[in-house]
Amino acid sequence: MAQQEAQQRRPSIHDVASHAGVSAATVSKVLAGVTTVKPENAQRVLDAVELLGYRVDPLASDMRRAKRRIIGAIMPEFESEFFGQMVSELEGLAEQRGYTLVAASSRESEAREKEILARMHDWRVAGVVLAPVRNEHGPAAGFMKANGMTGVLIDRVLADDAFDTVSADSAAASAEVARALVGEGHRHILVVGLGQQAATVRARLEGFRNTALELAPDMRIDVVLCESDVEPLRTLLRDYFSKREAGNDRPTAVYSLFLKGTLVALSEFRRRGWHCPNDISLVGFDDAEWMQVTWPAIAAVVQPVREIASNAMEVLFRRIEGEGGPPTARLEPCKVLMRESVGSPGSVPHSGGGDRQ
Amino acid sequence: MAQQEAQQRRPSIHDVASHAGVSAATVSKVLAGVTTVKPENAQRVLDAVELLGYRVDPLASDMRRAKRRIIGAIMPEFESEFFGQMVSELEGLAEQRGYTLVAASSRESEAREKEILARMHDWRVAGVVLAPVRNEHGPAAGFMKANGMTGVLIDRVLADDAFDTVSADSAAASAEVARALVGEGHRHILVVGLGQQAATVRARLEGFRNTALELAPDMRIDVVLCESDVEPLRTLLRDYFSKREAGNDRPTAVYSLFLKGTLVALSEFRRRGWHCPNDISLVGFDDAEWMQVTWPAIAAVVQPVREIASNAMEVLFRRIEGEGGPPTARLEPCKVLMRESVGSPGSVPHSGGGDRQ
DNA sequence: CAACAGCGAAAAATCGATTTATCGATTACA
DNA sequence: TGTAATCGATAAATCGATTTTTCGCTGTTG
Repeated sequence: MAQQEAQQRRPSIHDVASHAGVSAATVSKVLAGVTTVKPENAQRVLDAVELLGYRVDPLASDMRRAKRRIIGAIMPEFESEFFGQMVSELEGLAEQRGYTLVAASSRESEAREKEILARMHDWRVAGVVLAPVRNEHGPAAGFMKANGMTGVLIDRVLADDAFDTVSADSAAASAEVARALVGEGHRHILVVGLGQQAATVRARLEGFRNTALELAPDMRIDVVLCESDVEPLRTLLRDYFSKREAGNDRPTAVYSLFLKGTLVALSEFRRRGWHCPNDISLVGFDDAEWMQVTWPAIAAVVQPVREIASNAMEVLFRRIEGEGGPPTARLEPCKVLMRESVGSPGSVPHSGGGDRQ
Repeated sequence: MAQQEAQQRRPSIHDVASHAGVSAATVSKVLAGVTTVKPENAQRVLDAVELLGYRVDPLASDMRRAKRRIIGAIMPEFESEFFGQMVSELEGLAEQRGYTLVAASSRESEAREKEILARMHDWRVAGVVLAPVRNEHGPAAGFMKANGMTGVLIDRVLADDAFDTVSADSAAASAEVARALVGEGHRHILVVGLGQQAATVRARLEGFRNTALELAPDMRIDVVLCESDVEPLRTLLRDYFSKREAGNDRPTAVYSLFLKGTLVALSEFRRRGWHCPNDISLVGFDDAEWMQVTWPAIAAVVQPVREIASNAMEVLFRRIEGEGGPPTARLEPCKVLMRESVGSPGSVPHSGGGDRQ
């Protein structure tokens, strides 16, 4: 008996108008803060709004404008801490500006990425924050350009000739990792990467290689790149270590260029009974909460999620408001956390190849 | 010079109509699949749609209906694998039905939860999937009821008198954990929980306690509940173990009722130099990818994310379509993965209290 | 042959706001 | 005093669809 109000229609601007004894246009103006309204009428409108519990319908409100107050966000996935935090940040920033964020996951598929983008275009979103599956030259960016959409690219990009980009400074972070590993005395390092994500991962690899070879010309760098998914990488790594172990020339450290690679490497170490950092050192690009809790804590490159998100939104809204000029390419500095998984090679004798299982 | 088409307005239904030489109403009918249109005209409409690349504006399309084809999703956070997967699943399911999912994070705040809900009400969403911060009796659910909103509650709920609920069967899973630990010979177990999330966590605790005591009446169960956040828990755990260690009566196993508790427990073990399962066994509620990669792999209760998501959407859409009847309360079975962090107590002598740091 | 039923499509109303054009009343100025 | 400018507010157009109503035409029937 207490829900008599539950089913009834929500009040519209006309209901407020008639309650206040003015026209709908006047109500709209009061709510928009236009000052050419007689104070007395303004007060009556405000009272009616209060009385009826009126709230503007954002959908109807957005009808008339070409760009609606909606921001689209497209991420390759939602399951990881990185993109989870990213969406969370973006949502907050959009909300602060009175915008609604619609987030969708491309599930690492470029085809889906484009479909989602088309749907966001249908919604006439004011702008899009796109974390491309591969890099800035994907079909989605082309679609955005062809349709005159406003957007900013983040994460797996370096620079684009049509859109602003914001990403972590992968090269600089990798250089710092190189300095640290060289400093510990490592001269044979395996780098694990995912080939598909071209731009960024290449920067991570080159940043590492350049600095490592500069500091230690005798450095030996092996690279295991996995083109497509993670599962093949597991096999690649297994084979890689099996071969080296026989020849007794396996690396003393592993630098993984992406989170799942770190997991796979760790898993392979465990299978072989190797412990960090005694048997091998490990550094991973991308931090995760669990890394400081494992035995040992895993050293990691921390991406500045908050900075990337806020700069992306900043530049996006400037474009939405019509700012011109050539596209910008921001690189945000990462932090490198050298945890216990990194030590000097051979500081403790290898625990011996603990076979499989 | 290739972007001449970029800036021009998108075609509306009237553009299609004039191109096809029919009225807008006819276009609408053809697109809606109404059969009372002359085949010839239908074809001309379809041709015009193709030619102009016309796509329905979902915002304008939704204007007329009371319930818009939008589903709201409110999660306590986006950063964890669980809620990340959940959002991903929900988004896919909504899309399948031609709905758009708008997701927002309440950031573990009931006040924010209600604000978001009010904003979703402003959007006239057709339905809401709400994972409440605390439980089904929060202010958000009250708001939904008072405003006649359609919704389904998930995760931290057991049953509600106004809304359908879908959640993991915490009690059954805890019972299974109890059986396993008792089976391994544990007779002194610490349960770590978060008090605030009343309903579910209580079910997890009771499910565990009942079964454990039933199977082993001499079982000793300690409980460390943390009311608010995670950080205090760290201190509580430290004090707990310090006290027991002195008296030499510390538990042989820990069962954490939520993910962050597992992390904190693990971290505390590490601080003390304890290893699982030799020094202490560990099982956590909620699985994570990293748990099968650590040394040792952490035993965990896996929540059926996919099932919860699809059942939640299923029941939500039934309500949206007007189905009546009393609210339902579904419990989806969990899977318990007993990994290496669980063993028999005292199977290997304790490695001695490795002090702090 | 007038009245009627049926069909297909156009015209008009609607959703809930914003924005532009219009209007009446008052004030200012020549 | 007559015309113009100003002010505040209302009516009407608009956004892009859907849905209801109306309408014209054809064919049937009494």
